[in-house]
Amino acid sequence: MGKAEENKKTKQNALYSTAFHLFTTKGLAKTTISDIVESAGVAKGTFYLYFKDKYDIRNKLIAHKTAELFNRAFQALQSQKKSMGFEESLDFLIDYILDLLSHDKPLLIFISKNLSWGVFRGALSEVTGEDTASLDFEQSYLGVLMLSEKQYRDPELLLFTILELVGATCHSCILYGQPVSIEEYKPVLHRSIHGILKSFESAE
Amino acid sequence: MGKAEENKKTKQNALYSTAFHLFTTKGLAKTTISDIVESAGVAKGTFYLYFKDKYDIRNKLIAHKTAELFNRAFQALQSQKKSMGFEESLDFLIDYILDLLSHDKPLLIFISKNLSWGVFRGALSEVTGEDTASLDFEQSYLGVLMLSEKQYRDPELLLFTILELVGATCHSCILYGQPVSIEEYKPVLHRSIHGILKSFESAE
Amino acid sequence: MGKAEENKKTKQNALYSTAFHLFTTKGLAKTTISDIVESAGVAKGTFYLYFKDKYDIRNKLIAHKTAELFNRAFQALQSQKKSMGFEESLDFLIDYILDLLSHDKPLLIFISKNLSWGVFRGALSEVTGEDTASLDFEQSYLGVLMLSEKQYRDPELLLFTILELVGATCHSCILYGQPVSIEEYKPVLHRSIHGILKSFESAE
Amino acid sequence: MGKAEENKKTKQNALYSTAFHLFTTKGLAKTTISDIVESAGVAKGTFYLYFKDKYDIRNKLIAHKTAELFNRAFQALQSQKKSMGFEESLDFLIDYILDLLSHDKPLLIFISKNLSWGVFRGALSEVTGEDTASLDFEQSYLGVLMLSEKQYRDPELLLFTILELVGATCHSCILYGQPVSIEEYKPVLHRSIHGILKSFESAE
DNA sequence: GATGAATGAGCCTTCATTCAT
DNA sequence: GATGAATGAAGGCTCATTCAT
Repeated sequence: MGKAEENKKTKQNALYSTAFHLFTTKGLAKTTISDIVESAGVAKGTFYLYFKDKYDIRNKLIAHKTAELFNRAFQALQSQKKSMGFEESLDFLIDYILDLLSHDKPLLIFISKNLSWGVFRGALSEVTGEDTASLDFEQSYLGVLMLSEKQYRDPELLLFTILELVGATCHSCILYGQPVSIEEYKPVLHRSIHGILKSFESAE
Repeated sequence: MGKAEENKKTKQNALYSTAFHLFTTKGLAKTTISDIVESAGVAKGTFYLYFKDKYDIRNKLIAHKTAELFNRAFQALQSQKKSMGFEESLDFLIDYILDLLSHDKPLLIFISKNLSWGVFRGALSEVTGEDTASLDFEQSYLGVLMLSEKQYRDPELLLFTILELVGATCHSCILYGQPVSIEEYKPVLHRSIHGILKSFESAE
Repeated sequence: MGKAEENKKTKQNALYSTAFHLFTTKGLAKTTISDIVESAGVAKGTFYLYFKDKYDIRNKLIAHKTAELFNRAFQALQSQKKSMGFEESLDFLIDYILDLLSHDKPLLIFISKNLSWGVFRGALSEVTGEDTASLDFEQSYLGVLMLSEKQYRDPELLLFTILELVGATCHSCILYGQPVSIEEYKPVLHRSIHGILKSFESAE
Repeated sequence: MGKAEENKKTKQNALYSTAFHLFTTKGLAKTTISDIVESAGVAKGTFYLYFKDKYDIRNKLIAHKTAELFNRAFQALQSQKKSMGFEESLDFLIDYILDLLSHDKPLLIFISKNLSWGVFRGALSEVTGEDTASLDFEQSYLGVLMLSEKQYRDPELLLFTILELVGATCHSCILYGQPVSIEEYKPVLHRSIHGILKSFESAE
């Protein structure tokens, strides 16, 4: 990589990280492009060299951050020594993600405000497309699912139901401690998820 | 009510309804106060007679619309002829609300984008405070809960868990039909909720 | 007229006259809206209360200034004591306009850079429409034409030919003194026009 | 010419032709240097190797295009078999140029928006200076003039008067069809010019 | 209370120009 | 000579807010 090329990446990364910081601190609406470039230490015009507008850089950040989060969780699962069954693996993943998010509230705010099932799928595949080394989330999920001795109907709806429940409740508990803290809520959440799993079990 | 008093209410209501229409049509960020007053047919200064700014009128609208929604559901439940048990009542309420929302997507967008457990509680109590005729949601919920023969732990967490699940999933299914339509998802949702309920049952 | 109404007209006129001054001094391209409002002593937003952009105010100025110029010439003609025939009237009008323009080069630049037969007709009718007291140029021209004992073919093309010739040549002579001064060129121009008139005479 | 030299000329010509295309398509004001270099397929910095700015390349284009137009007309006149008198030659030249321009409206717009007697003389001499092969317009004109049996006063003013009339009227007729099409106007124009010629005839 | 003209801070965006490679 | 990333001044425009009427 030439010197110019390197410098280019540096500026881009500076924009990414300051934009993320500002979005999570002041919020998207109150963050201006002037803010971003000033913090990043580049000229205003430079921003427009790489991004169309504020929303463009936000979308690219969402895709990146979300994929990163899930990949870290799966990698942690795989590096576990002891072998776990399906429900145990699921609990592990959820706890792992909840822990990461509860220690990184800005990330939680940023992701959850902008995440829906649609962009979630889009985000992951987009990033996967760009970065071939990235983990295939779909495959990982199905891999974990097959650990189970039980059969489940509609695996996609099961995933959807769990993800939305986890996303919505943890948002409230972590950020606002409402109605209880995430630590208090965790056991309730796990029990709830097991209840949901049971409702998805198909008669053998 | 004097004529002046009446005129005052008229202007205020015009502002409320046009603001709601514009927020749900163009979005909060792209709606300006100029837009609102122009559509409402009042002068710019008049807006500031009743509201502090754009966010003030939005918050008041959320409170109003949310309370209205739940009250309509409970009233519908009460006007049911046949007597229903707890789980049946819950299913009824959820279906009723989902039906209302799936026929009023703007309302769904508006409410769900701005709703959290915190503002939900706040919203209801605030409106209750202003409008004494409004139904006490907490009481209604506990009333329904007592219909059950079973005992449940942590009734508040149970409500929270169910509300968040319903809110998050219906948002995705109704608005984007992702991953399936709301009609396809409904039975799954009910089964999931029953699974959750089971996980909250306390041994007697 | 209320105080507010009066103030409003004052601001608008300040914008018109400073815009005209700047357009004729620095040129349209190099005049910014900031320049205009600064010179006019009003806030930037005020400009946008009355005009869409730079080109809007320019178009309105052209219409106004052009109509004014022709009306002044015709009024001068009408206030002449001695009765004049057609060719004499035409010479009078042309000399009158040329004199006005040669003493007001900014106006000449402004009008001639932006004038074409199309906008000329449009400009006049537009202004006439707004200001019913304004003189009807078409009628005036035909009135003058009828003074003549001779018959002319295609009166509109005759007018067009003369106007374009006068416009183009006086532009060059007055502004650049090229190839000769307007005073030197005037007799040549009149002779040329009489030559053109002859070419339009219809038999009998 | 060396390979480097050739490459240099290639780039310059690419800049010329894309600039002309863009100026005539989008207009001078809306054409940016970025547009030009992008279409020309050269780097931004390269532009500044050959031209000072946008106006520099425009001026050079005007000179080039105008000289080319007149030279083509005179060459066409010279290659005519039959010998023509002065007025006939003049009619031929005018018709030839009008035909070229009415089939190349972009060129007409470009030239007429930027042409005046001053730059006309300048343009021709400048190009003549650079390109010794170019025809001497002044000589050509006088050559044609001498064909005439009649004597004319002020040959330069005669040329000026005719050129301005033709330029101004054809601009309106060709581009806007106002007040009539160029085909309808042509006979009127020729008659007018003959009228002008008559007014320039000097008593023998 | 109601009005709406006026404000002006501050945003987004463009683009001519430079200069290290 | 050629490049094109980086610059940052400068322009266009919006819009929440005020205040004299």
